[in-house]
Amino acid sequence: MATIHEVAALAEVSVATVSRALQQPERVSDKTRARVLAAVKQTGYKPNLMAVKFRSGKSRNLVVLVPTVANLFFARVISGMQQSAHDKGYSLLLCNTMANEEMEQSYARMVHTSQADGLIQLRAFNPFTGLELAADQPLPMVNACEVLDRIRCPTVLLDNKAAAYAMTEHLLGLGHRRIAMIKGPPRSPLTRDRVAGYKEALSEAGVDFDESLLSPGNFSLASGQKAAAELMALPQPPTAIFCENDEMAIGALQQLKQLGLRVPQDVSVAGFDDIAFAAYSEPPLTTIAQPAEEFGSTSVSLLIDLIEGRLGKAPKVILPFDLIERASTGPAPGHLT
Amino acid sequence: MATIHEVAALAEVSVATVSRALQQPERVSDKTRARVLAAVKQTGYKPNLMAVKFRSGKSRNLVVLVPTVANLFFARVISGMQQSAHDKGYSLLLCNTMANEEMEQSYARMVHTSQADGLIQLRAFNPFTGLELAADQPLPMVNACEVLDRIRCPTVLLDNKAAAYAMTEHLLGLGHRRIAMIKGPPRSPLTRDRVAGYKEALSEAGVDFDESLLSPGNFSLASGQKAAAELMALPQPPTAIFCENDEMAIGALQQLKQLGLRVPQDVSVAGFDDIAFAAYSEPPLTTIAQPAEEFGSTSVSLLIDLIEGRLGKAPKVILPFDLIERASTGPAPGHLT
DNA sequence: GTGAAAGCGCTAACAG
DNA sequence: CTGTTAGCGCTTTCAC
Repeated sequence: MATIHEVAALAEVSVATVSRALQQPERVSDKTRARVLAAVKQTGYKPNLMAVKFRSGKSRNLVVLVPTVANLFFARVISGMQQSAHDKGYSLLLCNTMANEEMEQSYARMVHTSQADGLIQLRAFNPFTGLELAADQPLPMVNACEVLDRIRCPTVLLDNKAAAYAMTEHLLGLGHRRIAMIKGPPRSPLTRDRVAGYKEALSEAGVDFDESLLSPGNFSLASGQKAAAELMALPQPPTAIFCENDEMAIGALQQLKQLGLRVPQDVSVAGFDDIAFAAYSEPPLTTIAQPAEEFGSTSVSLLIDLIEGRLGKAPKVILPFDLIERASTGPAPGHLT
Repeated sequence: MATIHEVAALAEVSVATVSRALQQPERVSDKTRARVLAAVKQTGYKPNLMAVKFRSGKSRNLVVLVPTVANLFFARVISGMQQSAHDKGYSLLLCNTMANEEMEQSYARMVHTSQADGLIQLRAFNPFTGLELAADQPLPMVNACEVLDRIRCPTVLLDNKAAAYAMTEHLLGLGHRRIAMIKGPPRSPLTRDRVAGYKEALSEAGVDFDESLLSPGNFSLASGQKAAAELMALPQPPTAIFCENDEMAIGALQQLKQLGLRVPQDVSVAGFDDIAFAAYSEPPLTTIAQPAEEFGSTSVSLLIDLIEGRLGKAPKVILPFDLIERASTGPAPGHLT
């Protein structure tokens, strides 16, 4: 691999001139520049960006901590990140954490060892926990999608409470009174906010909240199926099931089919995220659409602004949602519309 | 950020000793090591890995070119890569290429600018095309999943021909004679191999090949739906549809439902990949399971072996498939089993 | 407009 | 066992 020295030797100039000819062409005479460029071409010189990064102290790498890439919502988020990062000259170091804290911490360490300039965390956990550091200065981190509550770092999130409120209201409007919710993991702020929106809508409609209609899930198809089975085995089963993501809703749909129940005639089902499969389930799923790619691009933008010192105090960006009505929700049994 | 010099000063030793105490502890006296470690702790010293990488000439980064992360099969492949790379001390630089050649070339350049040691390409395109280089020496690249034909680099693939043959045979065994295939993009070696397996099975069963039963798709849900509509509009529609991935199969299922056709009583449908949704479609999908994570881990292993010079001539690893029978395929109409 | 030289943080000879 | 020194490839003063 040719170095700048070989180019300099061939062009009969100093290495400084080669560097300048490449970085600030206007600061070099036309003639010299031409000679340098010719030498670059002849030697096939490619600057060693590792050396550049080392010297500049900027890696232009961003670590991305994603709970699981095998989730279509996150996949879209990553897609948005990648696009935005590439446009801005940054690369993404991807870590599929499987919600493993050690793994997250291991990757967070890359920021402290100068391998990355910052980090985006898509989960409600501070990966810098335990890595003793200057607690005074802001961490080069952006939290998105599923966010930590009390951390002073830029955040990109949905108004989950409002979204859950909207969906619950939609179901109430169809005459449903026993509305179950298949939740995400306990202690997740995301779940907490959505449950809050659900309860608020219920309460405003004068419907009593029933703890037994709150079923735990883990965002997988299987967990949705299992939760649906348990809900329908209740003495007073729900007439509508609101799931915290589309995967669980699709799992629930299959369970209902197995139980011989029709959707939406017997039970309505709603999801969250609007993944591609939501429009292709049987029946197509009513869900909350999230601007997934925008989550990605916004968090990358914020992180780069933060790194490059263009950010004042940690902003909190709220992205819009959209309730998509499809065929999986309908009037409650016996309800006249 | 503390440097090795500050640690050396505090411990009252040379920087070389600090480096040794950290890298080869046995080559330093217990007493000195203890002093160094104490100084490391006190200063909060973290080695600048950018400097290390620069000096060693090894980035320990691998570029991954994936056509789209928003595809559950690829997501699983990436997951396998990540795990394997992390275990071996490498990081993944992810690029969601959207099959954009310029994007792929732009990332491939990272290998030549010392930002990455090698590259894994999941598509049948050589990203080093056009980047003039020492054509004699092997490229630090591994090709997996959808692979290039005549390139002398390590390859990980499925025996696509055999898999398609197996599925076609399965359908033939159920009495189907008009078996359609929803393909991937034209000119894809992957599609070519699968079509070959399909044709061979047909031919061995004495069934004439009908060009009109070969419908083009692009691996998306929508393309499967569209292709199914076209196939069923044929003068002699198929009684079975074999799709090149599960997404297209699920799209086809929806179209058949809309046409009022029952699966599998009227039409059988088969997929490929065995993504999580395949078991949750209505009806659950018969498909070919691929060891996706293994594709990822194997390609990372091969690439690292190649980079570290442990690989002889470019191996070709064939991974096994498994035909999963579910409810979407059944006896051809009028066929006695 | 160009060159000489210093230095980013680290490791690896080579001495001692 | 430890210190001195050189240098990885590049950019950036500071002179000229």
